[in-house]
Amino acid sequence: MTQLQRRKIPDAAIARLPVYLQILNNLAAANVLRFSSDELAALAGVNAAKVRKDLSYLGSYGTRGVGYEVTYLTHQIKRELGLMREWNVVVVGAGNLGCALAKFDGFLSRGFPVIAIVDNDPKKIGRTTSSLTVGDVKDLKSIVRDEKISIGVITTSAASSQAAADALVEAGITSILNFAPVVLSTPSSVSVRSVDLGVELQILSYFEQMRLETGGKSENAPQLNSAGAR
Amino acid sequence: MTQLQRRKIPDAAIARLPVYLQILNNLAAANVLRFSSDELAALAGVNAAKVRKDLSYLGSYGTRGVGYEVTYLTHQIKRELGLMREWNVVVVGAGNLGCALAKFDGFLSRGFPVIAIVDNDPKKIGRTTSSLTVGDVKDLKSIVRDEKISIGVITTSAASSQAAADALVEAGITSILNFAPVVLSTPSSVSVRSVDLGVELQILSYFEQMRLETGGKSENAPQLNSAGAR
DNA sequence: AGGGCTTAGTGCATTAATTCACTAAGTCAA
DNA sequence: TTGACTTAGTGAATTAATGCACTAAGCCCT
Repeated sequence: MTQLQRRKIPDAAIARLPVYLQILNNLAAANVLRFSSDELAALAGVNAAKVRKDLSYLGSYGTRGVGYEVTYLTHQIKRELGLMREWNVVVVGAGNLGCALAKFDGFLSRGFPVIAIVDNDPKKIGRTTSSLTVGDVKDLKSIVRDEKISIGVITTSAASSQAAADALVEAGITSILNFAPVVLSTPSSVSVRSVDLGVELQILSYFEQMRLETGGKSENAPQLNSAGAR
Repeated sequence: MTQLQRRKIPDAAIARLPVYLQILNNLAAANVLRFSSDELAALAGVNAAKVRKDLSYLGSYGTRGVGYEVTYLTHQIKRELGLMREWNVVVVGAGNLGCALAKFDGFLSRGFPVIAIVDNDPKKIGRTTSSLTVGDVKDLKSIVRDEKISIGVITTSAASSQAAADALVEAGITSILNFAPVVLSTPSSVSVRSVDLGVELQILSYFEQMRLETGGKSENAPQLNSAGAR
């Protein structure tokens, strides 16, 4: 393999790496030094061969007969995912969800500090929520530039979400996490991941319905989301 | 095909049906009566053949040369997903995210009213948030029974999430939406979907990193999450 | 030093998902 | 009524993902 080019990791594997990483953090906290693919597989709820294959995309970082080192592999996964640094985040939409996410510990603790929050509603602009003052979406461009923001999170209403996306793109953002139940249209150079909480419940509804109809005999497919961004 | 048995719809297709449904709602709101697979494909950002195949799993509800009827197909998708009725929801964990979700319009409007919210922290129990009083997680069983709750949403800390899941299962819940960054262990008869917001950002981070390394030349795979629940 | 044991890495078969490209079935205009 | 046109439905090819089962390496005990 030519050295320079980055390995092409399958989307499905990319989506699992953060899960492995989370588990490695827990192992480290429990002072575990080493683990085998079997152990990680059990903790992640997947097949051991899949763990080995996923990790092999990073390189050959295990030791046969022994396993993988927690700290070393943690480092490698973080490197691959681009987590050796922090990525600043701006939240667009200062409603319930937006404010909750701005305070949300799970962003900061994983290296994604929410640096700014903006809205287009004059009634919300200027309010303060957890040490952040709601800015004007019109100022997005300068905020993104001045605060070196890399990722935009859209928590507006469905109706405003496309405008929010347009504003983010215009401001130079190339990674968007969208919570509005809308398929955004953006240039192909921008990565978009959409989390539609309604969709999640509707999928559960399908299986619940199934269970009622079949009297609970239905088997459950494994839950796995693929990576990839549009 | 024997009539009684429910069609087996691929996970990937199940995950797309709610997206189509959302778009159909928008079309209906715009007084559109009919649409072709090409049109829906464009709106959903997918391939037209995929749309036709996905819809064909529901039955043969289109008309060749014409397309599909918005209201009729809406009905069929809702029937298939089990959305002809409401499913009551309980939120476990009355922190920022839990309270925001309890108020969140996107749940109620899609047929998933949040009927109760519980916590294990005495300081939070008894507080009121948007017409709901925080209950005690110890009372989960009776709450689930009395309020006919079908779905549990976990918004606790990572540390408490497994206990929350156990409590939900113990209370008879068979569908769980988990926001804690933990791989829950539950009986196989329970459907679990996990939404880890940190993971979503970490996936974006990967592509952002990639873009930096390759000078923006990287192509983007389409974002698609499969259904399925564990 | 050697043999048995453990476990990573991987080629290959299998399964799932996607997409192509064709066929069937309808509309509409003349 | 016929022929041109549109579009759903689907068999089959392709691509992606998974998981088995084997091989290669390293450790440890005697």
